[in-house]
Amino acid sequence: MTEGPTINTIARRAGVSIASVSRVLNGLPTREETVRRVLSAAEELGYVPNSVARSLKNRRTNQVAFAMADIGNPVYLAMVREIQPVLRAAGYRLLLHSTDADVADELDVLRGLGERYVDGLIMSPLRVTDEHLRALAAARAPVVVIGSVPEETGVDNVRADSRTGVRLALDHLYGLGRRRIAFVNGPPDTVPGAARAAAYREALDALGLPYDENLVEVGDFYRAEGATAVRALLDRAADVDALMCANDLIALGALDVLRRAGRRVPEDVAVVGMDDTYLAGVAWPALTSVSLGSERRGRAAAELLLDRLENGQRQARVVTVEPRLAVRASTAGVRDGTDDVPGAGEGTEGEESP
Amino acid sequence: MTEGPTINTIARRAGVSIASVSRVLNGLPTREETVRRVLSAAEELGYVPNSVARSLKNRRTNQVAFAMADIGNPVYLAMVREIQPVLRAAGYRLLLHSTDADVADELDVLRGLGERYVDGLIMSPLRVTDEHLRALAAARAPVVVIGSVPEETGVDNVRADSRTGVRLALDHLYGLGRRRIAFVNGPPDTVPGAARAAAYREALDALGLPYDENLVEVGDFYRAEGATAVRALLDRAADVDALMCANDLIALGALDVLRRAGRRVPEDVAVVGMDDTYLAGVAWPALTSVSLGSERRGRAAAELLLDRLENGQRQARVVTVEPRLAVRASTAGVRDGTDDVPGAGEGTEGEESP
DNA sequence: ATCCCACCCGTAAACGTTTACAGACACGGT
DNA sequence: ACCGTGTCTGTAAACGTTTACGGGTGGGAT
Repeated sequence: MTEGPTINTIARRAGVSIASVSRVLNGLPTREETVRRVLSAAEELGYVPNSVARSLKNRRTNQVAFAMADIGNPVYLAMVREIQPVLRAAGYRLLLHSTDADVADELDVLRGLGERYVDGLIMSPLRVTDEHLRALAAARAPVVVIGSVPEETGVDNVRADSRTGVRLALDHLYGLGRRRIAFVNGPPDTVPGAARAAAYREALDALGLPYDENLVEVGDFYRAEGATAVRALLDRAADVDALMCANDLIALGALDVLRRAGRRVPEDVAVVGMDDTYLAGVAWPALTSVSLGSERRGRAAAELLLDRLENGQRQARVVTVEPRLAVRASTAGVRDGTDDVPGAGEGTEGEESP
Repeated sequence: MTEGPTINTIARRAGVSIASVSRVLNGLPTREETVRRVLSAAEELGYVPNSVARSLKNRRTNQVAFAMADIGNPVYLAMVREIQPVLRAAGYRLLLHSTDADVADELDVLRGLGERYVDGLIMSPLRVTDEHLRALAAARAPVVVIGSVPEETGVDNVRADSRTGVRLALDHLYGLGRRRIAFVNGPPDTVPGAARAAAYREALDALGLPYDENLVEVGDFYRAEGATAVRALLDRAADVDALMCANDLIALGALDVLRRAGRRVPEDVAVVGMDDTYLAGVAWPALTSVSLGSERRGRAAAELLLDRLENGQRQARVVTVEPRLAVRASTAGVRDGTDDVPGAGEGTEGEESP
């Protein structure tokens, strides 16, 4: 932990100027002899360039941040797992911010861009307030938002398509003969909550099914709240034959409650989750789930950001990822849960640890 | 995205020197009047200090990195979730490295410390080679290793206690009357693989049970490999009445296979996982699992590192975290899976996303 | 009036790089 | 012998901070 060698140390040892050292280390044309001297001096001293000094001069840090509510959520996790390798391949390090969906925290992150500790930011806010939009407009570095943001904001934007997603699920359930399809949502003041609620109504309309508010329950995007909501739902509308859950965690809670209530899945009640996280494959019965393409969204966001970092003046772009329905035992009546790997071939599954 | 104001801009606008600006912004004693002028100039200009320049001068970045094999693994995830808030509270940002357990990558990270882009590193290598030890000794910044490393290395070290952990599990199974307790391990050349293999033998000895190599299967720390291993095991030793799995992912694979094979869990075969990740609560039946305290280890590592950052010359410390057994349906015959929340009260469960 | 001291503040150097610029030198052509 | 050209390298400034040092000012004590 002694003070490391700098370009100066090398220059002295090699008997050249620091400019020459820098040139050699950056591969600029230099006389053979000088190159040798510098390289061997650097080698002997175990020189490693100081990235902070380099960043100061170059005005780029080769760091990018990803800000999301909570990395414990499998959706964000899936994104990180895609974002990381893309950035890494391009020579960027990844910084993580967990904001707990706290608006003030998110704004802090945005303002923090002024500190220039990263070259860009990928952010996936649960709620998008006016303050967010203002902060985005004032951001001192390129930002890519995962989640819908008005076009005028002029920010690169990666979107899911809950509308089509919910539609896929309801069509599927309808095709299975289900007519009392309930909807268990998270907070409707969140971006995904609002989108999915609207999508549910629309899909019912399209199928010619009536909207019955007894079939709608609002909770939060967690397992425990999902369970609570489904309990209430069963009390209120005993004849439900299908549950559309606004994410996989809610669906997991639903499975627990249904099991306890003695309802068979899928025979009595079919269950569909959303996000198609790897939890869908772990659950039993394995969960049919609408993939909103977290992996693809993560990758797209990373690529948009990289592109923007090379071409700052480009017009803002909006990428929308197509949803897919992954059918598994919780609706299909297949015997067990290993038929389809969740994440739709985008590679999940964890590795071990000490 | 215009070039932001610097301390110079403020100095000019406030009619003072940059030294005064710096002093004011750092809260050093300054005349009332000057303070006002500087602050209001800074305010008007929307000044944000450049953290790169500051880092260069101060020789600290307020960043810390965490390097692990794969953040998709629930164990590392649990660690990140604990590490992040601890660091954040101390004013550090968190940088993530996924190394895929690649030794070369891990060494790169260690050497990269010379670039000074972080003040310290928490690292959880799956394998610890001699090269690791050399690189650790030569590291240019404080490192905390999660996973066992020889004392002489002189590195802060947080350890799990697989030995006691496996012992707890086997005692539990023995107490339930199980005598044909198989062991499904991951690669024995990894730190946890080796430790758990040894622990299994020891625990058998202590219980007076014979070591039967037909009851031992080696695969990898994933679900699919766990499944394969258990299939082989059932073929070879049809009379197993309990499975000790070296981690939760293996155990999930085991549950699948047992279900397909028509073996009831826990009546016919009891299953114990390891790490007590939140997957244990998602599985059905809910998985009894040995907690090796990923959360506590993560927190301990973060605290050790912070302490070391304040007190560089302190003697290296070793922290060992006590294992705990979380008993659930896969051994206890409890009817459903929501009795005990995994992570032993250390707070898991994800949140939702767009 | 002189001296001293306290208090503020500005100048300048430093952190470790990159890079514009110009000087030194060799060489070939006239 | 001179000039031009080209190649290589060193000097110095710059990136945006922090901070040691010393100078200026004003007030109180003598």
